Amino acid sequence: MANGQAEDRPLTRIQQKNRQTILDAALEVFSQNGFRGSTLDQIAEVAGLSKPNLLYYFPSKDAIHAQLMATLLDTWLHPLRALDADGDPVAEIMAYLRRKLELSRDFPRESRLFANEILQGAPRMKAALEGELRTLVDEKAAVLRAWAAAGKIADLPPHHLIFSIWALTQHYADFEVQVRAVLGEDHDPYAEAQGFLDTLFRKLLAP
Amino acid sequence: MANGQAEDRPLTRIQQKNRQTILDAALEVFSQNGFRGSTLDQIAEVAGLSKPNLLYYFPSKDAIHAQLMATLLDTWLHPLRALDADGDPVAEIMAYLRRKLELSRDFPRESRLFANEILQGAPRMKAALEGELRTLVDEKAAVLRAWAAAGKIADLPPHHLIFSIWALTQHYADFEVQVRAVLGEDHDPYAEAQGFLDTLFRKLLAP
DNA sequence: GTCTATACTCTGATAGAC
DNA sequence: GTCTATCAGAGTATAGAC
Repeated sequence: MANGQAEDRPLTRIQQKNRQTILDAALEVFSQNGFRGSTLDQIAEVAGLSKPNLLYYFPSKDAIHAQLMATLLDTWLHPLRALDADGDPVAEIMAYLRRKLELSRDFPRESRLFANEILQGAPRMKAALEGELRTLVDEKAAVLRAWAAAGKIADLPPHHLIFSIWALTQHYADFEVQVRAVLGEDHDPYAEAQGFLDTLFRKLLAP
Repeated sequence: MANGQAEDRPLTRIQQKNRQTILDAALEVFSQNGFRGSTLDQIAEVAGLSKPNLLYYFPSKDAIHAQLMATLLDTWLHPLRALDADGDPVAEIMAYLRRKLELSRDFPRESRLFANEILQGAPRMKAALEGELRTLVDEKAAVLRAWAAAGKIADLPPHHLIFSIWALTQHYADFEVQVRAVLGEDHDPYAEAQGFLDTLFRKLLAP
């Protein structure tokens, strides 16, 4: 083994800090250029480290990206996991919508990293999409279906209802350049989106 | 000048056919990997031509991409241009929605090429977004605002209403891998989306 | 018009001094 | 732990034979 982190010894504080710096720089670069379009030189420059030093902390470009992917899916699914079958139907869905929009606003780079991966055919995440993601969505879709059957919300195809929340919230992060180009300077896209999407889903969900 | 197409002489039929073959292959490759992530080797292989032969028809990788971008924006804006201020408000918006969804279904590669460009910060299209696109959207937003003022449709922020149509329809092309992973084999995403989005916008637009 | 060969640059990764 | 130097391979583009 050429370096410390490949062994089981715990990382020193400086190692942890540098690994975090690298991952943050990699998030910046990968989220804008995709995996193939990004270079170690770019990541090294953003991180303020030399290229060989990057490869002291991670064995390869692939390993850096894999580490980002591993934490990404969890971050991404967390808001949906929190949807509570025992809560008030409309309130639960509206809360999920709000959490997703906040995720777009506060973590746009993560959103774009995810979008890049999916756009490119999800080569490093397909298994997780067909496994973990699908299982979770099916589970929550069943909850939505039960709420509709009980007359608590409108009767809509639950999977597409979930897709619509994803599409509408992630759009503001992934297409941010376009949104800002169209709206100009004097707008607060996320504040406006919150009001608009609130109205949209209240109308949509009304039985 | 090293080759014919840089001069003003009209292209021969074989030249036009080869240029089209190359552009189609480039669309396939660029839409999946982005500009930096794509290579001339990949495009040449998909096109069934040698790499130097590619560069006989186009002066550079950049030129191929630029040609695709030039036609893309027009294709992309066409459905919105067709929104008629003198037509029936709800019918016009629903027709626009349908045209956009058909565009996603029939031209998913174009949708992903566009998404890649925007995700990467629109380095080759920013001017067009702030110019041509913004002008068109502002014009149609005024139409929507007038319809709302006349009580023909619900009073909603027109720009965000347009964004929602973009987000919801393009999602099915750009995130197709995820949609299929979640839905599994026994679904027709676009057929279902058409019904769902139809319901969604009828509810939303009702005054 | 199309191909082979090749020039030159960029990129991921390693060696080895300090 | 971090750096300079460097290698091997991939990538864009060109030269020149046919």
